Amino acid sequence: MIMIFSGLPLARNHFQHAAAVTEGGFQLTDRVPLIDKKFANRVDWNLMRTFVDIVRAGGIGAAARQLNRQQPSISAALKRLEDHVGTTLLHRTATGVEMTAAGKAMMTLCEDMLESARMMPHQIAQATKRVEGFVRIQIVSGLVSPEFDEAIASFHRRNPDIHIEIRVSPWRQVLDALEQGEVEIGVSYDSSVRGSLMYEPLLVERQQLYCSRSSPYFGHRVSRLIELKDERFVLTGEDEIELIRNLRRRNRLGTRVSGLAEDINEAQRLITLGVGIGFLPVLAAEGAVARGRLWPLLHADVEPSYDIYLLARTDPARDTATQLFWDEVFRRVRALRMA
Amino acid sequence: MIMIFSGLPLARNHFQHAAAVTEGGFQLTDRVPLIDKKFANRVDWNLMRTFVDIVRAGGIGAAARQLNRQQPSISAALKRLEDHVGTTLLHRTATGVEMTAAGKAMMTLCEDMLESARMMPHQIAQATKRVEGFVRIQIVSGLVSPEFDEAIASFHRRNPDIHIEIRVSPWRQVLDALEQGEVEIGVSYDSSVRGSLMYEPLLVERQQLYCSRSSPYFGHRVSRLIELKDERFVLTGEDEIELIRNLRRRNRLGTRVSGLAEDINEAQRLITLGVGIGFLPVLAAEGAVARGRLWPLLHADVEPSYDIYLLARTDPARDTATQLFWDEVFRRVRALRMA
DNA sequence: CATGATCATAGATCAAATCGATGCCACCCG
DNA sequence: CGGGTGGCATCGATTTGATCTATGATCATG
Repeated sequence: MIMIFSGLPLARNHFQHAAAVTEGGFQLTDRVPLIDKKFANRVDWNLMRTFVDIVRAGGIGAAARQLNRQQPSISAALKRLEDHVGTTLLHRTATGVEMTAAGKAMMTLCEDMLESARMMPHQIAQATKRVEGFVRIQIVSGLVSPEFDEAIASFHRRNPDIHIEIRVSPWRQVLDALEQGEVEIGVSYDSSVRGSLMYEPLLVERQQLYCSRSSPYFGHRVSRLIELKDERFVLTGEDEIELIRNLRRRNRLGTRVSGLAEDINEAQRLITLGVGIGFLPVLAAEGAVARGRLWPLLHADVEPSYDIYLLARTDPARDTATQLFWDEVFRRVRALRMA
Repeated sequence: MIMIFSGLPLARNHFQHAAAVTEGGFQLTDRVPLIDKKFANRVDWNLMRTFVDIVRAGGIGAAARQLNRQQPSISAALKRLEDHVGTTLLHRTATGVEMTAAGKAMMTLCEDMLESARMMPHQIAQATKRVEGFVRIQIVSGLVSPEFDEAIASFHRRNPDIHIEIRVSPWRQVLDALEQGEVEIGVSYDSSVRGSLMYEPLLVERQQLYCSRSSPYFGHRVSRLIELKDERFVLTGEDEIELIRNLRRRNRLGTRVSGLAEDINEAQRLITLGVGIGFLPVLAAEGAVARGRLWPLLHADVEPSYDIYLLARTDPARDTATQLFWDEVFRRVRALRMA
């Protein structure tokens, strides 16, 4: 056991009960935290990075291979960390390691540290010189997100030399373009979760079934969708998400297709012009509804809703421009979600 | 430059050169960063702790003394860090060091890391065992803060074995008790800034001048305070803050003192009973106003307002109970301020 | 029961941070 | 102005301590 007295130990007598957890030390526990005051000043911070690597790799040996070290090296590192902390962080099993409760707590803090470390080159680049580069963004059409717009504006203000390119496409193509490296950032719906992509929920989009002013339904709510099965429909083709497709199928809507447009704005135009009824995102149609050119047929509480994500490749080595952009949007979205 | 392509235009060639540019990505170089992919994986994270120490100490030599190392050691460490980053972080002057723009960016990130590291022992204690201990809190009277209340409730839920003690006193005594180690946490106004304490703005308190139902002013607004100079006054003695005192003096209020109570609640009782008029925090008086027992004499936009702070000693080695409590309140206040 | 994982331990090795001495520069003051 | 002072950088020697190799223990799996 190692005891370190620094400063004025006795003066704090009164507080000894207040530090009960750490004080437990002197009775011979099996393992004793080396220190607790000034913990952060004495530990080797690199151990925390290693800790994350171990957990992410799922085992000590696995981590060793990824890091091009030998297994005992990592094993020893973990032990050093645990000695400093005074607790077992990972249970060693025959199949790898699993986190203890303490390990989980440690993990989130270590991940915070990693995130800070990862941001350094980018933040410094931003602080030092004007960052140049490209950010290519591919989004689904009809997207309405003031936060995202503001993020772009603010990002451009701070980094006027970064080219921003926005493409619009059906949602599947957004995902494909991302995976194939054609763009760095995506904003889209996704029906599943692709391992190669990072998903950050951006907003919840809702859709509504709209008809034009010329429709006999204008001004009326429809309670049973199936009533509309013989109506002419405007579809969004590839851009239609499963949720809507299933809803349509269940109610036999859209058997008579009178219009088709991949782009939500064009679909909206067709619906407004009375070509047929069709689904649109609520926020996208808002303006037209307010001007009395579209009418929502469903009750608000049955509007199908789904998540729209901010997307990027999981590629840990993103270029600075992309990283800064992601961070800009991320910060705003997170701050918003707090409220 | 911002480019927007609508629809699904242009094929590969456009993006090919875009890719080329991005490859070049991080080339903003008077000095070449050793690596920037995987920056976080290659740097010695301890350098970041050292960096904070240097900045906080105000110089390389100063930091060396604090850390019980030799000056060249620290100097070399800083150089290593700057080499990895690829930029000068600190300008060496004859009087110490000063941060460059990049250094400032680095500093905030490094401080984040330090904060995470500091939290580790406490978070782990919380995760592992039930934390025992004491948190003694001293606050000013008449404080209304749902966030603070919720923080206490939630804190107690998570740490049922920590004793919580709350004392009430005039604001000066809150500060004194803190500095003398009689309590760990304070909530109070302060007219200056004491170096030994940490200040986290908790809320903005406003005060109003109230009269009772029996006052001839009840139901009327007073536009010129001096009209009231002959009114009987209820004072809060030591607990009165400078702002209010000056306001009173300027308008010769309170020359006829008919009541005195250090505690806001008691002062409010006296005012309500018609002993005199007097200043009270708006939120504290809210209930009595709603029940028609008090009447605010001032227009809302001239209500004097001031900050109430969450306070603790700057002591870096707080015990776990205190640290967790501080963190609980801190998180809530910060989250709230985001919105 | 053997095989192939996993992780732990021990002693040797080697890299790198630290040290101590020295030199340079800017500033201050007599 | 010129010597002192306090700041930091540079250099080679030293020592610390993390990593490596080799080996052993334990546990899943076929």
